[in-house]
Amino acid sequence: MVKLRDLQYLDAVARHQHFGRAAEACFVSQPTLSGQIMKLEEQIGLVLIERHRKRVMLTPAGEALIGRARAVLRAAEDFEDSARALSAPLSGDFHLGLIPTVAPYLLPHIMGPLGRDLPEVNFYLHEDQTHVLLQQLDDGKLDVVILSWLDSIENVERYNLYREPLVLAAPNHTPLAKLDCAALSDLDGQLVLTLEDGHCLRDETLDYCFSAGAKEDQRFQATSLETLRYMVASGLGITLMPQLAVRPADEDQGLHYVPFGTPPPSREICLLVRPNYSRMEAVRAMVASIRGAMAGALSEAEGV
Amino acid sequence: MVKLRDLQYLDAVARHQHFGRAAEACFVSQPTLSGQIMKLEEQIGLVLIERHRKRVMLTPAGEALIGRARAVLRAAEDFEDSARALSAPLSGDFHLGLIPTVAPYLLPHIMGPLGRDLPEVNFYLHEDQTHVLLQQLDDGKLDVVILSWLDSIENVERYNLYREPLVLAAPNHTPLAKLDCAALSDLDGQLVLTLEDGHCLRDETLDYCFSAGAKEDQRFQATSLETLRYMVASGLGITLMPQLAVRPADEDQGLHYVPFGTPPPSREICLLVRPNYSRMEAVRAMVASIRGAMAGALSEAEGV
DNA sequence: TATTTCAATAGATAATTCCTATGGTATGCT
DNA sequence: AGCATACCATAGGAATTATCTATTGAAATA
Repeated sequence: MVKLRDLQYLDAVARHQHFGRAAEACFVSQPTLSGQIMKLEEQIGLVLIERHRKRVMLTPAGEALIGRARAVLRAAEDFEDSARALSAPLSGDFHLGLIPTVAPYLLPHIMGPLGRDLPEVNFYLHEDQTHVLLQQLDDGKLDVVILSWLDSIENVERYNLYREPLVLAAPNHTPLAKLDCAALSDLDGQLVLTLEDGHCLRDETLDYCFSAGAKEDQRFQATSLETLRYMVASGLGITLMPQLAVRPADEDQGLHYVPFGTPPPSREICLLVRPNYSRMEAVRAMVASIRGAMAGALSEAEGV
Repeated sequence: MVKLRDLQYLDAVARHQHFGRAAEACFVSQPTLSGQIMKLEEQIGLVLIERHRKRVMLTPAGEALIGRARAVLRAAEDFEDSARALSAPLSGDFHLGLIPTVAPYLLPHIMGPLGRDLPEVNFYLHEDQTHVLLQQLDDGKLDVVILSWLDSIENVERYNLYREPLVLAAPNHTPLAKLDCAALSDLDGQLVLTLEDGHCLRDETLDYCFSAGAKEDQRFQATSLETLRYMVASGLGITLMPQLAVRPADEDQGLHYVPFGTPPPSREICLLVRPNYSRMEAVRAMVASIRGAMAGALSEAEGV
């Protein structure tokens, strides 16, 4: 039977397209890796790697097998993760992915409680857009993802963390900024500024505003909520802000936030893991910790 | 990282609940297996096996991990199968499962062509009921399953082989046996004999006959189509026979077969494999071979 | 108490993996 | 051309690991 070691070597060569660097990545010498790869090729009776001077690459047979080789490695890691989770459920490394419109506003609230409730866990934070995070979750590069729920997401286990209202952000001098409480009809005819394509908040914002008869200003698209704030403050148009991103201090910068009447537009922020993920005990602890932290944080924010 | 060898040993111990027999099954000595298991336990920091005098069994941690260990082994086998399939697509061992109401009537038609079209393949034949076959397919014990399609089956790749009409089987002396061509209405009030519970043909037969107003004779249930034939021949009632099981010679035994008018009741015999099964080239060759064989066989049978 | 059963231990052997040093062959530069 | 470079393959020996046989030890059984 093939050895896991061999499959790791194969994976490394496929990844680096270079025997020397692959060997380095595996912490073995180049001849060792070369030899084992050759032995593997001999064992299964197939040449897996095309050796060229300038770079090595997989043969068609290699391409056909690399996915299955990685599946074996994934399964083995899964076994080891499970074992670790059993012997020390609330410890180890966690790679946590968050979308850009959540990360900077949520993390300050939860990193403290998470560090307190799961002191033996090391959190590695990754920020990217929804589709990238979901891919990485599926690939096993991420353990946990926090994002705004979309009905199109499938094949994940979902834990709702909190429902976050969206708030109207308008330039100070406009009539909208004078409202105590905004309604859908107030948006009719307004020019909406949003994030660039790929952000789920963009879609959520446009969905709501279009339904009110607002139009998008397609000349400007922000790359982050922070730049979007400046664009609104400079009087170019309005936008919707997630509750947690509301900063009362922006008032001085020419930006006013107006909550919507009930029911406000909102998004469901949730935590996702792969089905059958091996470290559910730690995940449940994370969910509990975050929910606890956010129960306080959101009601405070609403009070402002 | 854990070694596949260790996981094989663990699997063997879990399976045999006995170190000595597990070692034998792995073709190693008992101390070797004991030692490796202990090393594995030490490596992952968990006791996996409860050593009792009378029998050994898994600890809760072992129970939690054995499934993932087997998943790793399955993935590794999958890799090796794929490799074999690439180097010699149409060779190797195939474990083929068939339901009892198909196997004895289909195999005579297809074993010849299969042996001719895939001369390098060794076929191992397994006969069992649908739910057992599907479980074994999923477990990797079977490579290919041939059965009568049910809409409730999922998570498989399906290839229709042929649609097999069901034929009315009635005792010679009854008025039904005089018909050239049966209709649904002819079954009204008849007493139907069927196979015992668990056979899909039982459900298909009862579905059709009940819709015609027939009733089941629950006093007798046959364990095979052959015993069912005798029960009908002895005049206890009628039944539906798959076309391929029809034997004109039974006429002498007091059994008459009457085809139904169009559209006749029928079942779809299909071949199933796991999604992403590694040896699809051989499977496609099998499907082509069987379809070729059955195209002839069924039209002949209908002519009778 | 004697016997049986079965996993663990000890010590030796075999197999394997790995390392360093070196070789061979394209590629690229002058 | 000719030299230098990059890089994978080969060789031979060292270290690690898996495995074996023989034996021990501890519980269950008679």
